[in-house]
Amino acid sequence: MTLDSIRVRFAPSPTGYLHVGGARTALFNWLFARQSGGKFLLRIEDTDRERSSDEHTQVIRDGLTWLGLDWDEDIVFQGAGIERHQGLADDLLAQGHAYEDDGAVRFRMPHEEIAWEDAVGGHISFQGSDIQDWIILRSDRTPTYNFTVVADDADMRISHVIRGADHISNTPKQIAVFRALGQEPPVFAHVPMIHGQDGRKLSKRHGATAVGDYQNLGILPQALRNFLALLGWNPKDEREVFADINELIQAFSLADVQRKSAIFDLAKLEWMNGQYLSQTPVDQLLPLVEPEMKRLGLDPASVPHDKLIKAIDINRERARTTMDIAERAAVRLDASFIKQDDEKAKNLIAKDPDGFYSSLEATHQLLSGLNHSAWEPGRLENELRGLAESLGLGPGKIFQPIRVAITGTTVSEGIHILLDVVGREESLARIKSVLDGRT
RNA sequence: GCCCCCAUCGUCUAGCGGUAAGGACACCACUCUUUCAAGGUGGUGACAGGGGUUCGACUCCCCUUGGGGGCGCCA
Repeated sequence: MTLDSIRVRFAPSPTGYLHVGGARTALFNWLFARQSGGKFLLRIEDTDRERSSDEHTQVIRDGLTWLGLDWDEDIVFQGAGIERHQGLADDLLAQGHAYEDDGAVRFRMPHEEIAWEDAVGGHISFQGSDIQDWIILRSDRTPTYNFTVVADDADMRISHVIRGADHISNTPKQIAVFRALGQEPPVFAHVPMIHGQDGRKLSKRHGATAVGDYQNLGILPQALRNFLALLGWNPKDEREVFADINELIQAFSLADVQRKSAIFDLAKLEWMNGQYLSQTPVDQLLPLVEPEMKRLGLDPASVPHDKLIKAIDINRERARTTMDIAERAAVRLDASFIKQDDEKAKNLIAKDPDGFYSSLEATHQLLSGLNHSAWEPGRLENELRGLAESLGLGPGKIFQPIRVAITGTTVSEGIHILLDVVGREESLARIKSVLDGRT
């Protein structure tokens, strides 16, 4: 087979969302095609009219596009081939490969061994006699899935069928049809399934299972793509983060795809997303964070642009999702986004209320004495250090109350940076408000 | 019930007859620091069980157990 005759396809049914398992299957197909210089085709399995719709198809296209998986040639809609499918079924009927049964057309399974060399799973073998004759044309003349798949894969000259392992037991049926049709079956590659934390097939009850869910969570497409590639495949060296997609394309190999199903680990995805986040410059992050801020209820256009940029940049390295960044930025830009229920913050106060408030009081006095020109990170740091020293306190005793007063949490960037980002008036107002609110 | 696939740390994995069983996430400790996070360093942690084959098995074979998938006029 010449390289340019390599043709693979991703064939989802348009059920309303793009499952991450499907997305990974698409990714493996795409990587294989791009690496070999072959074609990656998209076919929509829309034969089940009641469950299909144009919007559902659009969701799949959007998901693939978001992930950067571009397809070649026109999208094939399976439903469009119904007459050809019927004709093929009639041929099989005429040749004795199928027979009529209650008005439907049933395929006659040959009673012989049906085996293939799976590009992932190795040698796999079934006995045809273990598989019942099955319907290829319903009594209303509509073709069934396992039959249309073969007809379309043959028609599209698919060379490699890369799909989920849940199709393994369909494969002997499909091989038998290829043979009855006088066609050479393609190479099959069955990639393992993705499971949820409970070890079961990843489904809606596991929470986020659609590509769009992760998009909403604030995951970057490059990160999801990288994570998915590593679920069931590895490059045989210690590489984990592939900053350049071409590196991934070159490294990919079907032979190195795992045969064991994998459990989807959200923590690792978030870690990987954090890796990408800290590598992404602010100007590229801005268009992703802005919509998240709007969803939180803060209009990014209502705050000074340089302040917005600073608030995002400061939190880029610490955050794991763009949602994280949006939340942290919002807190720095608008006091109404400060959360009042942070356990660690409440504990800090409760542990030593007098120390907390007196330190904050001293801080307020000091800071309100600084004018605008003095309000810059270096100066702030010096002043606050000096204060701690003169009070005979560890610096943490001074800084942590400020952090809590300004962000509502015990976690943030360096305190002088934080004060600078939030600004003089706002910082003082937040500290004052905490002092006034003492109960 | 029948058929098929699978089995290394909690999770993702490397290993392809002789290794102190390696890496990553998570976790813990230490460090850095101004707190937290991030970063850095280190640590806890695995070959499901039983038979073979072999001088020698995580690696090969068989059985058991466990897990998954499939057995529709669904896709």
